[in-house]
Order: sequence, then structure tokens, then C-alpha cells
Amino acid sequence: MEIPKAYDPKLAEEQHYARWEAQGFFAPEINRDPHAPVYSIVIPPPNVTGSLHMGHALQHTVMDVLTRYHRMRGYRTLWLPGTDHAGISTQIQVEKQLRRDENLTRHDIGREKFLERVWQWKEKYGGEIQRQMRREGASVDWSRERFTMDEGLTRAVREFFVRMYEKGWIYRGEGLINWCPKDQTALSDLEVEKVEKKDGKLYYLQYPIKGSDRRVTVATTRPETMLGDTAVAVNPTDERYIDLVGATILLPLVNREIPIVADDFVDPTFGTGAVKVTPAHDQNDHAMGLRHNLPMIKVIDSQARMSADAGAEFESLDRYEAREKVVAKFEELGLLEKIADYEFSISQCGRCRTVIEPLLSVQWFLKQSAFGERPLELMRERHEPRFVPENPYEKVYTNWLEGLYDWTLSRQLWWGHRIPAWYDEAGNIFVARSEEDARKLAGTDKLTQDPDVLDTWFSSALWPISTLGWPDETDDLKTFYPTDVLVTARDIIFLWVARMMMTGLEFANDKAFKDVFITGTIFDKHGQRMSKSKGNGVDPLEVFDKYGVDATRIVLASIGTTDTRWNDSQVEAYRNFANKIWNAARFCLLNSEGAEVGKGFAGDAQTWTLHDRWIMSRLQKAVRDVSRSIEAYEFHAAVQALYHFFWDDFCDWYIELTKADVTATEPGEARDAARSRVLTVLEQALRLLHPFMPFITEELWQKLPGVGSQLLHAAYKDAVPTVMLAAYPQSREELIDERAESDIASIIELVSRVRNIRSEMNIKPGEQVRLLVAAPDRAARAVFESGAQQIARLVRASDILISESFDAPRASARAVLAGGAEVAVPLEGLIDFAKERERLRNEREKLEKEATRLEGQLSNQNFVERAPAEKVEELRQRLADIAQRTRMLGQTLEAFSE
RNA sequence: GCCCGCUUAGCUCAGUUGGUAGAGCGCACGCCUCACACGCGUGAAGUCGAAGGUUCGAGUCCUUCAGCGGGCACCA
Repeated sequence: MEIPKAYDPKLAEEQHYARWEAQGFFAPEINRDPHAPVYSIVIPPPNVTGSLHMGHALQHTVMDVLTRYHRMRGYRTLWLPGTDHAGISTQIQVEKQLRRDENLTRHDIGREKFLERVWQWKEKYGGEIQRQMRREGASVDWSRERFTMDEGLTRAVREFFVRMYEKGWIYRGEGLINWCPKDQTALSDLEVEKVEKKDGKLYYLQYPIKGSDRRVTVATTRPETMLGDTAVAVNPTDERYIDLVGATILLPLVNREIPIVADDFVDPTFGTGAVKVTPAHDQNDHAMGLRHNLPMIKVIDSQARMSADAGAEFESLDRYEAREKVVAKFEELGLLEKIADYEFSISQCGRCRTVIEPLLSVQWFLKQSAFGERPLELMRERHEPRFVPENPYEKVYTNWLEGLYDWTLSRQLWWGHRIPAWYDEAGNIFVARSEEDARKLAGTDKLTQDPDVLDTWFSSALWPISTLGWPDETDDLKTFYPTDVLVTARDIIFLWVARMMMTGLEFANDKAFKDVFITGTIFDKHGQRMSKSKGNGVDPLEVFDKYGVDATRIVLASIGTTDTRWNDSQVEAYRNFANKIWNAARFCLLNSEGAEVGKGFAGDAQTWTLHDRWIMSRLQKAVRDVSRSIEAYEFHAAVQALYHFFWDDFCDWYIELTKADVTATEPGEARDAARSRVLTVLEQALRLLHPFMPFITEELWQKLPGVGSQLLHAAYKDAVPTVMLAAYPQSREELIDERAESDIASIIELVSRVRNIRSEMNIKPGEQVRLLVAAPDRAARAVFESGAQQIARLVRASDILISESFDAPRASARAVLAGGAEVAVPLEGLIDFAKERERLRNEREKLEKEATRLEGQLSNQNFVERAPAEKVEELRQRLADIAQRTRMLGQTLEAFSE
């Protein structure tokens, strides 16, 4: 068999995915066991405009590991993919294209034509991320792929809206909302980000009081809004102003008479203690306006320009121009007291970073406070969902649910779910599942549908149920809901995670998912968040190209929930690991004649060689640790267990220990058995690795002699053989053999000590040494005797003499092993006595230090009395062993010094 | 202002019931040893952010502080 020396990931990556997909391996229907347990995950739908970034790759890897693991465990497994229509982003993308290619705006071509364009765009460019997911090896069920604007999901959205409206939780009303003047739409509070403004200014403006010479000074960061002031507020307890409450102010520039009102909201210690009130353009002022029944004058329009109500002088000025002009006017009038430097934070659009304008307008809202009760109850009573890591996310989630406010649902966009509300000519509202229903309700055909669409997160909130068929009671919904885990990033816990919980509990009467796995954030190597605008993102596709998908995946899996700085060297390390796997398999395959997976480990374990019993014992422990770790979402631990089992136990020791048997020139039963065993262990390791490294494991598994449907999990027994449907190994406790492990451990220690001597004494690698081993303990001696040939091979010894005690030549390098065995390497003419003495002294020093520490601990009465007896005993044993070894080293050293 | 997290070897990170500090990379030395130089062997390297406390015993529990990073509230 021709097998290249180095693993080329491309070959495997190009072949297997298409075959898996075509064979239907990803769909739950592949599972033929009617009683199989169910495991399901819905993907956080990436934006249809998006392309893969590291965060996706991380989430997808975690989901795929879980999916593949459970599939191999025989679960009826569904990982459901899909994309989000991403209202604003997509609309803007298409508008840009329209402008670039045809110099048209959406208004030029009209709503209907524009939407056609968006759909065309989606068909043409929307498949990018799906292609990239195939590259990742994501084992999603493409037959169930969904898009948030699909017919079924659209129906779900309308159903959601209508039911909430009927319940009175959705309402239409005037409110002060976040308006993005660039995107020309309302935004929910969650889509707004606060940014510190370091070079901010605080303007102190003086307002004259009518019928008095006094002036009240107010401080503001937005002087232009004074044109819309309808009051000045002071704290009722503020003695400076108490006599002014009820007085009238003559508002400069506009000459409006406005009252001074008293309101607890005002902090007397801030600014001047007097606040200008602009109810139409500030959240707090709006609340005060409602409390005091103040007029609400809109002086800024949706373009962030001053309106007619701002006065002829200011009308149509940009808000910032207006600001300057207002300040200049105040200065002219001698009413500008001062301008102070002031740091504060401004709200900006989360998408385009334009400064938000609070605007008073009529919108649709959802009363989330009512909606949040059941998720809170679920957390309090059943502690669900379980967040991984629990800290700090459980608290973040809970705190948010405890302080819910109304959600602005409507968006002044064209691309999205149209609000299912119609108006008759009198302006009456009819909310219905279809226009037809609305007509029936209204008793007229003359209806106009609300032009707005819903916040994209409205449809996202339904994702786990809508993708499974809700509002119909489909089989999928019955089978796969609730889902097992949601894997996502921390920044959408409120926007999405909490809301899915709300809708799931409301409509499907059950939680949307049992667990929530919050992935870590991947930063660049300087600790900066990766972002498009900074251009510091690492493209997963490039990493795939450079190091292979499997290597990237296993690194991502071990990142898991940790915030980490990306560095390629880790991926390189796992690229090397992949190559190690490749070459271990290469070794097995080059020596596979007469051998088959599954053979060799038949019969009584006691008839196997020591190293066979050892590797099987190690394998069981690895299997146990890996499974446990995956189930606890501790992927890092799982990866470590796999890495060290494969590299250290299997490659460094097992293959080396069995090599002589496997590569024996004489064919025969013994050689066949040794070859079959190494193949069998390899095959099990490939299965264990498969969820993390799907491509290389499939590539190699397919090459192994003896693999076939008998290795598949019973639920897939009719399927075409593939490692992805093989049964995930289960730990067999009866094969754990502590005796074999300690026996091999002593051989490993012996080999390591001799290698150390060779290295320290500068013995040329090609040079053979003689080895003398003295083991007073009969059992230990038996172990060394049985492993003599292997030991000789591993330390390059020409011969090895094992006895109860020895009288080694003086010119020998020596070491004392745990348990009191001793080893000597005669080095006639080669030994550097001074160096050997130093080596031994160092060794003794280390032991003595340890002994001193142990003695100290054991002579502490408190310790002996209070620590558990077995702990004390353990330390005594250790001390005894060390004392003996120290003595022996001392003797050796003495003999040396003569 | 309130709440939370992080601080362990030069770098990136593990360390889950408190009981001899770990990995990978990097570094040093020696090796193309018949699976693998994407490799093999050997080695050096940490007062576990600081100070207290609880305990026979603390990287691990408690308190305070410092640096970094989150979340929430406020921001006239």
C-alpha cells in the first residue's frame, strides 16, 4: 500500500463531506432504532449576508462535536441549519448594489421591485456561509435547512404576532424610540450601543424668568434641543429653587412661556440643579413630560434636521449646525454662562455607528415584562436552562429578565416580516393572520397594510419552534423539541437566548433548550476584538487551507468557553498531531498483512502480553475521560485526554513496545495477533477522535483492514460503513488493569532513567551499551525480565542482565528506581567521573529535599492526628521509598568518591 | 455607582470536592534510530498578581488592595 509520509488534509476534506451528505448520514432518519434517545440542536442562524468568521467556526465546532458524539452513541440526532434574513444588513447591502450598478435608490424602483431584488440577491449570494459550513465538516441536516423568511416561518411570525396582540401584550402606540437617522428606522434598546464621548461639552444656558431679573441656568449636552423645551425642572427639596416652582420662564430664541416644575428625578448635586425638559427628544424628559402633562414639541425630524417647529431660523438645519447656531445666539444674548469639558456616553446605532436620535413616534411594542415571567420561574424552580459556564451568565440572564421593558418591534424597512396589521379608512386597526382575515374582521376590502416590518429578532425568537414546524404540531416538533443545547456567543443572550426561552415556554409549553453553552471570545494576538473595520480578523478559511480543518477544529473545541488570543502556533501543534495520527496509521498499515481490526484481543486478557493489557487499560481510561468530558462540555479536557493517549501512550510506548512483534520478519500467529491488536487500538482511537477530527479519522478508518458494518452502532447497521456512524467506544471497566499499568510504568521509568544517563553522559546514539539491573523484589524482577528485549531495544542496549543484586563495575553510571531497583550502565573508558558524581548528587539532593518536606509534615502532630489516615499512610510509604533510594544513592556515591 | 470575571513557566492556556505545580509552543543539548524532522531522546524554566486570614495543610476557601476585562444603571 502506498501511503505518503505526510498527511495532506485537502485530499480527505475534498472527498468525504459530499459522500456523507449524499448518503443521508446527517439526517436523523439514518437512525433505524425506534427507541433511540433523541439529541437536537438548532444552529444560531448566521446572517444570510454573512461569511464565516472565527466565532462561527468556534460555535460550529462545538455543535458538531456534540452532534457527532451523540450520533455515534446511537442518538437520533438532529442539528438543524439555516440562515437569518438580517433585515437592515441585507437591505443596505442590496441598496448599495443598486446604487453602484444602476445609480438607483430603493424608492426609485418601489417596494415590490426592491423586494424582488433582495430575493434575487439572496439566491445569488446567500449560499456563501452554507458552502463554508460544508468545508468545516458541519454535520447539519441540510434537508431541514430553514430561512427566517420561509413561508413556514413567516406563518409562525404572524401567529406569534396575532396571539400576542390578542392577549394585549403587543400594542401600537406613541413612544420615544431610538431612531437611526442613517438607516431611517427605529431600533430596540438592545440594538443601540453606548460609547464614551471623551471630548464632550456641557453647555450652561441661562433662561430668563418672566417678570423678574432672575435667570435660571440649565446645563445640557444638546443645546439645540432647547428649541423644544417645554419646562424646566428642579428637585422639590432644592432650597435654591423652591420659590421658583410654578414660575414661568421665557424661553430664549423661541419666546415660549414654559413653567418651572418640581420633580424628584432631578439630582440637585448635578450641574446647576435645574434641568431643561425636552419631552420629545430625551428619554427622561419624556417621562417627566408625561408626569407633568407637558406639551411635546418635535423640533428634530427623522433626518436629524430641525423641523418647522424649531422656528424658521433653524428649520432644516442639521442637528449639529443647529447646536452651533443656538450656542452662538445665546452668546450674543449674553445668556451663555459657560462651556465645560464633560465626558459622557452617547448612544449610537449598533450597526452603522450613527448617533441615535430619540424620536417620538408611533410604533408597535411588545410588553416583555409579562413575557419574562415564565423563564424566570423556570430558573428559580428548576434551575434551567443550565448555562455553561454558569458564572457569570446565569446571573446576566436572570438580571435582564427581572428588569424587562417594552420591546420596540416595528422597523421602517422594506426587507423583513411585514407587520400583520391593516387599517381601514377611518384608521381602525385590524391585526390578523392574513389580509383575508383582516377584511373579514373589518367588513371591508378597503384596507391598507402597515408599511413597517418587524425587528429581525422577532422571527429569531421563534427559531427553535418555527424551524420544527410550529404552529403546526408536527412530528419534528414532538420529536426534537425541546432542544438539548444552544451554543452561541455572549452578546446575544438578551437579544436572542432569553427571547427564545420566552416564546418556547409560551407557545410550546416547554423550554427551548436544556443547556446554553456560551463560547469564549477569540481576540487577535494583541488582545483586540476581531472586527471587520479593524481588519484584524483571522479568516478561518485561510487557517483551514494552511493547517487543515481537523487541526483547526480541535483547537477551537479546546478553546470552548475561554476568552483567548488567537495564535497559529496552537493550530500548527494540532496539525502536527494530525500528522502523528497519519503516521501511526501508516505504520499499522505498512505492517497489516495478516491482520484485521477486531482480531487479536479475543479470549482471556491474561493470555495477552503485558503491553497489550496495558494499552487496553489506558484506552478504557481515555474512553471514560473523553466521554465524561464531552458530556460535561469540558472539551479542553477531552482534547487533552485524546492527545496524550494517542501520542504518549499509543505512539511513544505501545507502538514501540509492540514493534518487534509487529515487524517480525517471520509470519505467524504471534505476528498476526500483534498486528491485529495495534490495528484494533488504532481503530478505537479513530472513533474517539472522530467528533473532533472528522476528516482524517474517516480517511484512515476507511483504509483499515477489517472495518465494516459490524463496527457501526446498532442503530445504523444497514448504513454504508463509515466511522461517523461507528459506535462511540464505551469504557469497559473489566479491562482496566492497574497491575499492568504499574508494571509498564516501572519499565517506562527504567527506560527513561537509562536514556537520561545516555544523554547526560554524551553517549552517541549509535553506540550500544550494556545494562545491569538489580531488582531485589521478585515480582519487579519478573517484569523486567519479561520486558528485557523491549527495554534493550528502547535504550539501545547490546545486552541486559537482570538479577537480585549486582556488583557493577566501578566505572558505571547508575540510577535508583522507585521501589528500590537499581540500574547500572557500565561505561568503561567513557565515563566522566566528575560529571557522574554531580549527576548523582543532584539526584540525591532532589530526593533529600522531598524527604525533608515529608518528614516535616509527618512530624507535625496536628497533621498526623487530623489528616485522613490513608493520606498519612501514603506519605509514610513515600518517605520510606525515598529514604531507601537516598541511602542507595549515597552508597553509590561513596563508592565513586574513593 | 452596582454586580461579575480574569491575573499560574518567555508566549497561549489547563488545573471541578484544599493533600507532592501541568500541557503545547518557544528555549538548550544530542540525533535524518527501518511510522513520522509536522519527527525522536534529554534538559532548563514558575515565591501560582499583592497583603492578610481560615486550616495540620491553600494555586484551590474568606477579606482587602492593585492591574486588566465584561455586564447593568446613570450621564441635564
